[in-house]
Amino acid sequence: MDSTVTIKDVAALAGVSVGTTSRVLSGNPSTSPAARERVHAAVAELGYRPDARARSLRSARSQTVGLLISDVRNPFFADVAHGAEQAALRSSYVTLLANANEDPKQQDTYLESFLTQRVDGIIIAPQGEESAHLRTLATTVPLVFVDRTVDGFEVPSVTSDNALGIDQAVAHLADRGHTRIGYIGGPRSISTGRARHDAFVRSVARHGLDTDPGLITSGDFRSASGAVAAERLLSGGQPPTALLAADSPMAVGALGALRRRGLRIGSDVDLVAFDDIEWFSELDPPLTVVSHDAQAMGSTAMRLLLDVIEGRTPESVVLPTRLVVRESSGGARRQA
Amino acid sequence: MDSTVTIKDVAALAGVSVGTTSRVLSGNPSTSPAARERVHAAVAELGYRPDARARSLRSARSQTVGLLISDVRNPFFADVAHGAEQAALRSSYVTLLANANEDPKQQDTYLESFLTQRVDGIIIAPQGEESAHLRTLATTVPLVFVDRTVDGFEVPSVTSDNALGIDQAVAHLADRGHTRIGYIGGPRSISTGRARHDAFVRSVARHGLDTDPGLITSGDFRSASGAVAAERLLSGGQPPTALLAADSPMAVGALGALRRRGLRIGSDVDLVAFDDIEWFSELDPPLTVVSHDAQAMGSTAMRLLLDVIEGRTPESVVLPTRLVVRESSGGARRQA
DNA sequence: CGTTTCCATGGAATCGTTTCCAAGGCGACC
DNA sequence: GGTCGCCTTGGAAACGATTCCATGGAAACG
Repeated sequence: MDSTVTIKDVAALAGVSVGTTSRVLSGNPSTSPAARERVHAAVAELGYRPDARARSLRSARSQTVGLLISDVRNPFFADVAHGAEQAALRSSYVTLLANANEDPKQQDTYLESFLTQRVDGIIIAPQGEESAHLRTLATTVPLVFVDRTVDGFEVPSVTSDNALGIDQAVAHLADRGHTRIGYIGGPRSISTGRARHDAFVRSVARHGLDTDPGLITSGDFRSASGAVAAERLLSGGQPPTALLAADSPMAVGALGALRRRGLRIGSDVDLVAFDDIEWFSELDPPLTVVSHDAQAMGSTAMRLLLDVIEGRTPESVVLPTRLVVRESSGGARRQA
Repeated sequence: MDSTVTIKDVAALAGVSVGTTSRVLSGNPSTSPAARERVHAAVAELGYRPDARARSLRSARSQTVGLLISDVRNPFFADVAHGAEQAALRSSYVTLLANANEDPKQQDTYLESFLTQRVDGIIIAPQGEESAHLRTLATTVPLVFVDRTVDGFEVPSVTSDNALGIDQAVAHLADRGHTRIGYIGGPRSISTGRARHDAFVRSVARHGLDTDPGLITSGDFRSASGAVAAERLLSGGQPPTALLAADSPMAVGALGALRRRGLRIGSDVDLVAFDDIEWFSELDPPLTVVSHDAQAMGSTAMRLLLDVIEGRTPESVVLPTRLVVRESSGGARRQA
């Protein structure tokens, strides 16, 4: 019932034309105080709510942005989404949140849907390598990458300083006397997977640690793959004395694998994760992490996107990382 | 560039009228094979994408539903959202996800925004008590409650069997010989907070356990409040030997509090949580939980909503819970 | 007092679709 | 062979807003 009230009904009740009503509602200065008053009274009485579809159809602005993330259930991306959404709200934009579910096909489905909804812009944490779809997208609508990038795109992005973060973790483990660090990386098809891997290789060499390629494994950024990778690293002839996981779900997987082997974390084996998650400090032992501010990443991405929408050409942003040492690499080491 | 292609351009290129083009695209059977072929060719050549706003403006169907949850960063709700979204996708609806952030004011902001977007329906995990806003909402647009309900609303809902779940947990702890169980509940302003509290009181009495009101505390469904509540329970003169938390973030908070007190979980004190979270089994010790299927809750809610949208009047659904015993209440108890 | 300027207003066009209506063409049936 | 009916089509109205354009009246200026 309520929702069938249109601007015509408001105009009729207020005794003015539709044009005048629209001007009053959009804050156009060419309106008399009398008209303003009567229109506002009519709006209140009828419970009128403008139709965003009609409005944006005519005005070519939908006040809507799309946010496409890899996996809502990954706490890191949930935080990113939260930050982006709050920033959008402050600029009175509505966020359409879509969940690619780490599946390039769903990613395309949602991008398609964003486009038919005529969003004013899109923030995306891209899946996999460059797709033709993404390519046409970039020329069609304002676009910003968040957390991940795709090579060859002139698109503003917000990322973490992966090289710094990995180096902080490696330096810390080297300080604790480790020479053989096992690395659990992400897929090479994702930019963060590549960046962190390359940083690890460089950092290990720089600190003069063991560069044995057998110390490097990779998973798919999900929990189960972390367990498999940890298992493989530890069952080698000369197992590492510390593990560095490239994201938090894989770190959790590795944690389980270590425990199942009966190893004590923080003394038998050190464990460090990239990504901080609220409850990591409640684990037993609390996990040492490379922390980066997911929420800030989201809000920054939204700021860049709004800049692009308004015609500016913002610079990409690289956010700093910070090492937070906890007990998983903070206790006394038990020497073999 | 791409996005300025309209149905007129397609019609012109295909050499047919706009009406015919529209009929072909919407699968109207009154079209000749020749017309179909030419229209589809033109669509492909121009990269045409229909404008969802114009379409829904005319057809009064937006193929869009709103999903308003309490907190995206709570893994339980992230799973609910995931389930709902996937179900919507299967019926080719788009989900607008909004995050009330456990704040009734933001809830209203988003509801307002859903309404101006003319969504076809809304799924909501309501905050706080009945608001006038919610009341008018229910008469305006198809509505479904998920996880939580509000008294006095004739609205279909999907909830967990809170009474069953709490009873499973209490029975399990009673079996293990506990007589004093500390309860960490949620706010009374939220239906799940009330239902679980009442179930706890009844269940404790039924099993002949200690009904000391000092054993009952409550938080706000967030982590920090769980720690505070656990602290208070344990610092009493006659502390409980087991703790039951009404949701997972509070359980995590309680876990931290127990550990800071130097208590061993599963032997000194048992801990059980309502809500299962993937990584609960990776904690040390793995947490005993009352498990309910958040994803099913989301997809069921979406099914109910689509039913309502299509004019049916579906029954509310109560999903079963299941006790999963792990080491936090599975080992040998250390008798005081 | 006449003319110009400005402000508020109403009416109409417009955005990109869907859908209704009228009509043309063609086969089929009597 | 004529009429009926079906199938397909084009044209136009409609959805609910914004915005352009023209107009009327009041204020200001000479």
